[in-house]
Amino acid sequence: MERANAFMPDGPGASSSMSFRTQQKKQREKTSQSLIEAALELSAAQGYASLSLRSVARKAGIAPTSFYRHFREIDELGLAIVDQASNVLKKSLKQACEDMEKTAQEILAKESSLTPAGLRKIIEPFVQDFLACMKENAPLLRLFFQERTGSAEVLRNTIALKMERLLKMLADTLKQVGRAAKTPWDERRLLAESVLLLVSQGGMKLLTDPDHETDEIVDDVCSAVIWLLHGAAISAP
Amino acid sequence: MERANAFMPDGPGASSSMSFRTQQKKQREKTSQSLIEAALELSAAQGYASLSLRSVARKAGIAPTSFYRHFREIDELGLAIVDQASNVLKKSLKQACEDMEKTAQEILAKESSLTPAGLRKIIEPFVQDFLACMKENAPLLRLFFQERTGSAEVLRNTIALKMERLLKMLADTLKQVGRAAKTPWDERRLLAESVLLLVSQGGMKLLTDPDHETDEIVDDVCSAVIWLLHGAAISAP
DNA sequence: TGTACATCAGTGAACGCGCGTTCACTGATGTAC
DNA sequence: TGTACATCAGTGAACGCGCGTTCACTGATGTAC
Repeated sequence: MERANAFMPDGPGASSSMSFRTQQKKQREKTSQSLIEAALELSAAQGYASLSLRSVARKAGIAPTSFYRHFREIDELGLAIVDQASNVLKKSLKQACEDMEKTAQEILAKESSLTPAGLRKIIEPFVQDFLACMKENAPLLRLFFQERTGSAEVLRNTIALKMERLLKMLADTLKQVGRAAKTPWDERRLLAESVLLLVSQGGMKLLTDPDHETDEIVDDVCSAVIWLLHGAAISAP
Repeated sequence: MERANAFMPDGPGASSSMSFRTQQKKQREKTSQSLIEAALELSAAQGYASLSLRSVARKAGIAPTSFYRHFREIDELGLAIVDQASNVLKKSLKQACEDMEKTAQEILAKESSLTPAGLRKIIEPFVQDFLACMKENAPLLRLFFQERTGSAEVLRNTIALKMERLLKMLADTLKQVGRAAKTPWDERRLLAESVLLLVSQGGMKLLTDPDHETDEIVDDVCSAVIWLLHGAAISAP
């Protein structure tokens, strides 16, 4: 391992176009990110709980002691990962929700209510997008959903908080889909929670089991979510 | 820590009523079980992944080297725990399934089909029994459901296998509940998987979050499961 | 009856290793005077 | 212009610790001759 020289400009002119402090800040961020990526690689293989400061630093190519320039301890790195994961999820879910609302309005303009077939037109893209997002960000989201019930309390709490925000977004969208509009808030929330549980579980199966076809999982999750939404719509008071 | 003397009879006459080999076997099993219990205590607090052979042996009151008289390595102990967990689950689920089938037949003798209210009469005891079982065997079942997607591959595979057996049982019962009888096997299986996911997630919430009321969780899980079954029954071909 | 050997759960000493953390250091740069 | 000091990401040596594993051992009992 050659000694890192963080302050050599990347190319000619780099140092002249940026103040040293700016360059230094950028380098710091770059190293932080490489620590995060190292942690993700390792936790994908051995699990978050068996991460060690030294193994992460080693994989990131810095000295163990340098770790402290970026994070106070391993769990602070964990929190940074959870943060990134929730941002990715939030962005993806927001887009999916907007799409769902648009499709729902289009269908409801033509028909008076949503048939299961109509529901499928709304739900299938949602499930596909969600699973695609999980596949694209596999280690990130695997950690997020895995540690939701993991042993590190700090992570658990933060993940619960982030999930709550996502849940609210999804619940607001479900208001517009099917007859859920009539249901009280608590019920919409529960519905959103169940939906999120089903799709995230499908995603985890996708990331963990290599012998399952993606299309198969999409179909299964779609079916289950549609059953749920349909059943809830009909049971509404 | 006093030195263990495993071969002293527990009380007067114990040695005379049992052959030495039998006594030795019993003692061996007792120590194995105390290793299991130690592992459960520790993993409830710090998670399975951070168990160590030495910490488990220490908690069980034996020398680290004695661990090898019972298990080849930590994961073999993990497998023993998974085995116990799946036995407990199987027993509880079997009873719950029988109860559900009985109730379903009683209702169907009076009415031609299952209303949501009828479904609730069937499902609520099931959910209550399942959650009660999780509460009674908290560390055991928490480990089981947690490590279902954990980082130890051996455990993951074994848990998946055990779950498959439970799933089949539940799927066979769902055949008798609602119109699921008409649905093909794959769909019944998916339904069972979703139901199990919902109740086990409810159970995990019960064991992890101390600020949730049991009744509240029972209600929520019941609602979600009923939506799902109702929706599936109606969507059946 | 004794004697030699087998079985088997449990033991303590010892090993080498990776861990988290501390410490005083480097060296490139900025800044105040 | 020089000089003294500040900032800050990264460093290597060193620490004490818990870990998994090996080894030869114990001591109660069974068994074959």
